[in-house]
Amino acid sequence: MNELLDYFKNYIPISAKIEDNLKEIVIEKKLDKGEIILSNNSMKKEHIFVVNGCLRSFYKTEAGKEYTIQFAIKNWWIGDYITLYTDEKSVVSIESLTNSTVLIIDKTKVEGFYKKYPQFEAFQRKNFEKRIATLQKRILSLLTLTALEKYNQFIENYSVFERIIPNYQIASYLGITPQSLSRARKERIKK
Amino acid sequence: MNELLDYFKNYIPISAKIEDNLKEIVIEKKLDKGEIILSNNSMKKEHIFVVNGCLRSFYKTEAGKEYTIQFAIKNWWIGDYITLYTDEKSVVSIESLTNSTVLIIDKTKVEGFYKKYPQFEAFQRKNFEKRIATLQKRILSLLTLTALEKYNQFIENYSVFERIIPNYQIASYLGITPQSLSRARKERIKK
DNA sequence: ATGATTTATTAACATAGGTTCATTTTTACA
DNA sequence: TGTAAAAATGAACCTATGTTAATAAATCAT
Repeated sequence: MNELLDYFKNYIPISAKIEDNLKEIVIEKKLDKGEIILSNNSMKKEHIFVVNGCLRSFYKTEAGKEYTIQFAIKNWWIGDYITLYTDEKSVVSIESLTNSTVLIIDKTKVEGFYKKYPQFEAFQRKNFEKRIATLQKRILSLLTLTALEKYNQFIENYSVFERIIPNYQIASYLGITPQSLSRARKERIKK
Repeated sequence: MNELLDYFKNYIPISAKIEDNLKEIVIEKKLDKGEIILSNNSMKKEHIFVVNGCLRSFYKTEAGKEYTIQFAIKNWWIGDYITLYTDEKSVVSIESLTNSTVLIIDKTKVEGFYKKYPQFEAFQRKNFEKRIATLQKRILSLLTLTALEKYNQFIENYSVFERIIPNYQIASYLGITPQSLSRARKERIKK
């Protein structure tokens, strides 16, 4: 819980009242490695803040192929943004890649919070701007880059993840097979 | 200009004062078919509202290949969300696909507007939520779908565009070649 | 430490979609 | 309305990445 407060305090003043209010709407949860915290077909609308550990959101096709949408570590948010922000039911699952601790806040509670503390609207609007830019960049990468280029870019942008996340999961984020990632890694080493 | 007011009035009350203020910060511009309104390498940060006509934002590789990021018609917004929301310089251009009329608002003016009229923060926050869901869906499509599936989905989601936009531009949005789109279209007809 | 399980690599082959180039169809405009 | 330009299609060939299967390396649990 204090991790979330510290996180907010980096960006926005948190009064004692806000603090209390936050404590009322946040639920802490410990997750085991491999535990699914949100499964597809649910209508659960919640924001997840990572206190420690590492999680991923992913989409699984009928055929069983998995595509990672996002990874999240300490101080990151993760969620199913399609369920959260549309009326469509979830196609996404979220699992914990390690033992981890997360804070969960229900969407309606967050909305109440915006109403009560308008400064959070501005804060969130700015967050969303960054997220939109990030998503836009990923779309461009998916459109334009080869497997090798995608991997190089991933390493450059997300070096934090390189040691934590197994390569086959990175491959599933880049939209390539582990074998193809292996080829890319071999190419890289050459230089 | 009235188009923008009408657009806002669908979502949010617009007082005479807001109306006047909006008029001060908005610039109307007529564009010829083919005209570039924003070119890459610029640092111009502006939001574009389409009054009529059709525009597209796109990325052009060194090799000259073009990838369409977004199309926009009447009552849609378009912009370079990477330049707008990061400190990075633009890699994106925006061109008018038809003769068109647009309204341009500078980013700093928009930010002033949020400050002055906090109800726009909430409005924009909700817009951004929808945009995030849309971008997320596109990422999933790019990751998981074949050329044919992408085209089918495009037709389903954006039938408005089907008649307005030439196929080779649709291909550049889907990340495939016109030839490949042609193959997909042939497949479709079979059924 | 050691065997079991998971992850990564390698190789051989298959294929969707790219490339090149030619042809047809559509659109624009004089 | 006819002609030039732009867009769409088609065919032949090529290549990056997928697929399958085997092996090697790393990690985990007892």
